[in-house]
Amino acid sequence: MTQGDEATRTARPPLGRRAATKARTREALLDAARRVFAERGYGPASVEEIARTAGVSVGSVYVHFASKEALFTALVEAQTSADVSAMTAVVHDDPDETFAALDRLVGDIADSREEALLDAEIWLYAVRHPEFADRLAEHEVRMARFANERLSHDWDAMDPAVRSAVRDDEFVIAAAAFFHGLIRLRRVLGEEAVPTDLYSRVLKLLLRLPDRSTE
Amino acid sequence: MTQGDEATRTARPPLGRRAATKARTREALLDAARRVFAERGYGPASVEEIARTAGVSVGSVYVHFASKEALFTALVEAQTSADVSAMTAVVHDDPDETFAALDRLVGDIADSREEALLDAEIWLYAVRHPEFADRLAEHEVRMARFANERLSHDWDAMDPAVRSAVRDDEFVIAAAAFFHGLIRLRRVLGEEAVPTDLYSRVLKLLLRLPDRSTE
DNA sequence: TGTACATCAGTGAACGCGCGTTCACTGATGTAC
DNA sequence: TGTACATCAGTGAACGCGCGTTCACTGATGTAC
Repeated sequence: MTQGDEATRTARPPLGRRAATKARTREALLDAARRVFAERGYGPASVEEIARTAGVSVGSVYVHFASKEALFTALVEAQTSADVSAMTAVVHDDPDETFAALDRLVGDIADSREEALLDAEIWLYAVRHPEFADRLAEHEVRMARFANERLSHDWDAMDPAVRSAVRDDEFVIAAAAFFHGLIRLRRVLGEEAVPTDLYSRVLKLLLRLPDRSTE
Repeated sequence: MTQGDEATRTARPPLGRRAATKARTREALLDAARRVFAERGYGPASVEEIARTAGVSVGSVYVHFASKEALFTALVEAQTSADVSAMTAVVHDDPDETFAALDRLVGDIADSREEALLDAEIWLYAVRHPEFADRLAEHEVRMARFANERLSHDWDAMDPAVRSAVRDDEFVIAAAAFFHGLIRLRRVLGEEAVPTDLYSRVLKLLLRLPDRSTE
């Protein structure tokens, strides 16, 4: 509608009204699926509720996705690429800024019901569907490798006591595990008991880096 | 049957055959519920499958539990008291033995589909049912407090660099988070990528304790 | 010990209900001339 | 630009199915005398 009808009178239309509204509906469905799958869980989530939330009819869901399961896996696809974006956005030149951004990420995910629930729902689905687990594993490995590349710069200069206890790739695993675990605990115990900056404080302590965040 | 019928002819029977078989059926149902809820998830798990797995009829489930939900919460009750037992069994006088036992616990839970899945399922249920979340929070706090009591002995003698970065109760939270996170990652990435002794190695590194486990 | 009655754990068919999926249909958009 | 036809995103009633729960019933166990 507002996408400049006049300017597109040349050649073939940039998308066509039909394709554009179709794409919009697809996004609305994925958005609704994110909310409903998170709130209800994969099994109890109903296609009818997803359609209603998206403002379309049930039949429309099946125009875009072959089945409820295909909708879920498409959502996971979208979610994992959003994870990658969030990850790359965290990295700064200044390590202190990176740590602060990581703390914020812990808080953002833990404090968003939707994100935290969907995270767990995806993990459960993967463990229950081995063919799907490989895709999640690949994603985790890709994230870990990305973090590892950022780390390797400084790893050689790291305190020998640290390097003799854990390898750099093991450190990345540990950091990822701590990340997920903190989110999990924060949702149960609350904001006061599990402060988000505990993440960077523990990592810095582990790496024997000075904590300059409170100065 | 083999519980000594002759010996119990005095006074009132120690349980009575009826009460004894009833208790046995209840246990069988909880056991079946553990398996089915873990494998399917709370929503998709069917009462019919739980009854079949336990070797009884559907109607029998409702003799013991008011509803599917009541069966689930009774299972969680049983599971959390099992957690407490596992926790207390981990503690040894020798810290190295305690660390080794913790590593084994990480491996046991992560490598048992049932335990790992049920763990996540309980967390999800708690986040989705706030009135239930309080009970899980209490349980986590109790576990943390127990760990904290064990730790406080040595905390005063801890490296000042450690004590200035995290309080003892925060350390317990971090250790618990790392525990849950490692289990989660190990199920996705596999045994080789996430060795169980990474848990104790990181904790020792964090506490600046010497690693004597490989000597 | 033996008999008559009471209790109650366990049964399974039946119920009402909500689910995922299908499909004949509609009408706005796209295309050909 | 205008008209006739084709396409296809979106609709919603209808389907078959499996679910949680109920309830009249059974028979072994418990109790009273």
